[in-house]
Amino acid sequence: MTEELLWRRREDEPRQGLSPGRIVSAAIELADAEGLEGLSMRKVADRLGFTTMSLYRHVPGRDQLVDLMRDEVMTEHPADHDGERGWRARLESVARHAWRIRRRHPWLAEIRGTRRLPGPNAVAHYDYMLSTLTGTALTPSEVIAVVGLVGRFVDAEALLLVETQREERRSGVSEEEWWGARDSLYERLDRYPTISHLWTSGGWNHPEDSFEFGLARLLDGIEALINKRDESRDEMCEECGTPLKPATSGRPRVYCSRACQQRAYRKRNKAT
Amino acid sequence: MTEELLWRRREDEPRQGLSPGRIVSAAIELADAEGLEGLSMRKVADRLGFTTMSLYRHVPGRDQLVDLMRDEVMTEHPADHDGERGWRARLESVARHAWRIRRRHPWLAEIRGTRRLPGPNAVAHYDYMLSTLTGTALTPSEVIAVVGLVGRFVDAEALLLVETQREERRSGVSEEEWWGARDSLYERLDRYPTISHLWTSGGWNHPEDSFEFGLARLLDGIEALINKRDESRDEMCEECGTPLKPATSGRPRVYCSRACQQRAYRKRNKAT
DNA sequence: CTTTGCTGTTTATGCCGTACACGTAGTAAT
DNA sequence: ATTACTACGTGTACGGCATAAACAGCAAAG
Repeated sequence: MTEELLWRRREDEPRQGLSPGRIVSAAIELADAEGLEGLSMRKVADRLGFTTMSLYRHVPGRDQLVDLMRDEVMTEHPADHDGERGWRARLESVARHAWRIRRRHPWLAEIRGTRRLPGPNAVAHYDYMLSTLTGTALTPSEVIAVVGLVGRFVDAEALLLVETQREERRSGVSEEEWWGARDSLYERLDRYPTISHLWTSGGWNHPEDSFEFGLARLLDGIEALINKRDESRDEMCEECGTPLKPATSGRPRVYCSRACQQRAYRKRNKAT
Repeated sequence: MTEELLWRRREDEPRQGLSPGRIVSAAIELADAEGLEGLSMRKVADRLGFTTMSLYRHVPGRDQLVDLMRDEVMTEHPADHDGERGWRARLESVARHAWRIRRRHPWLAEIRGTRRLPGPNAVAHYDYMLSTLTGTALTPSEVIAVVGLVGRFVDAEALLLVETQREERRSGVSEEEWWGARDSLYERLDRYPTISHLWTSGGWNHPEDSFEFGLARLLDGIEALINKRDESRDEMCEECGTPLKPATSGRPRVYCSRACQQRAYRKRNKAT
């Protein structure tokens, strides 16, 4: 039932009264301001001037409303295929795009559960992220793993950010002030040698930008894998994947044996 | 008030009746079984055979109970300083240790908020993680950033795991079955070229182990940074940090100028 | 004119955390 | 022995949450 809502066109907005679109918009505004925890059916209904239960005529329930919100917010597409500047630039650019969306709508990172069904825009984003790694020597499952890793990284950083911000706003006390006021911790600091050493050498004075730092490390790590795959790319048999003794001279070998060459030939013919 | 509870010794367990220790134990059992969402003061009290409100005589509230639970679970210390096998082996080993704890107590990764005050064991863990990177050429703020990054990575992976497991247990349907039954998605797959390409090439048949894959990439990325720092280590002035022309012969220079050498000398004397 | 379907409302159920007032027992001070 | 004080457990109550079920108004269709 939510599936239809997710995939259907948005033309049919009635002139007045409630509609899925209006409910989703109000809910997004609310979640932007108060977070996903602060999003309740009552508040959404109040904001629209209707009773709580009226929402259920248009949206199956709270969870599905969140699904709709997520897809709505993903409308902004990533910058169209930034040329061919290489996988690293492309992957970095989609990661930054995801980061930008999450800064505008912090509750995105708060959505929990692995079985929420994605809407067209969410799938498009996923597809685009995967596409940044085509052309690299990564295996399909590695491409998927990389994209999952980067996605979870962005969510984790967004979660960290939204929580510090929310707590600062709610209490009016900045993060540094709050931790500075936890005297009891500092009194016992001598029991923790590394922390106190880093403390005295000013490690907390100018902290790294958490997102930038993590993204750089992550991309470096992915690059290391891709380089490794690239090196051994021509040393693998294209058919069975086993290592391959390179030809000592002339045209480099592609198959490890006559048998594999033949298997590949048959497969090529079957495909057409 | 919770601070005292967190840091005080655990000797004073009364023979009968309630106590913080018993409440925390019951709460941990409950959260292990039902997750952090399923943890409620009522259920903890029922499990112990008391009324809900009786808990509040020993524990300030739900949030603080969770703080106590976290520290209790962190009692298991990481394997004592596994020799000196290099930072990479040490960091990997603490990451795996954190991962092991989170597999036993998945709700650890569900704890939200940046201002929860850590107990002695949590601080000890943090200190130990930081200590794995001493001796590397990383700056203090980089050490802190690396540890934060790895910590958030472990939490993100644990969160993913606990959610899939919980949803499988609750519905009795495995993750693959569930996604397999979302036909409507597969019908529209042709709109998404990369996904369908990866699908047909079997990228989802044998997925990578998410934790292992991510940890390897992360460590590679960190290694890249450390190598870079190592290279330029001797090319920095120890006092002011600016690049340093290496001596053409003989003992390598440490300071960029006579002024910096003198500043460092005075600082050394003041310290003692 | 009645039936049907869409929309919004009302009422009620069962969770949750926790504030507050109360009882009851043990202990120390008068 | 009486008093006062403290620690501990209980019962009731409030406001918040999601949502099930019955109901009311209105339009188009039969």
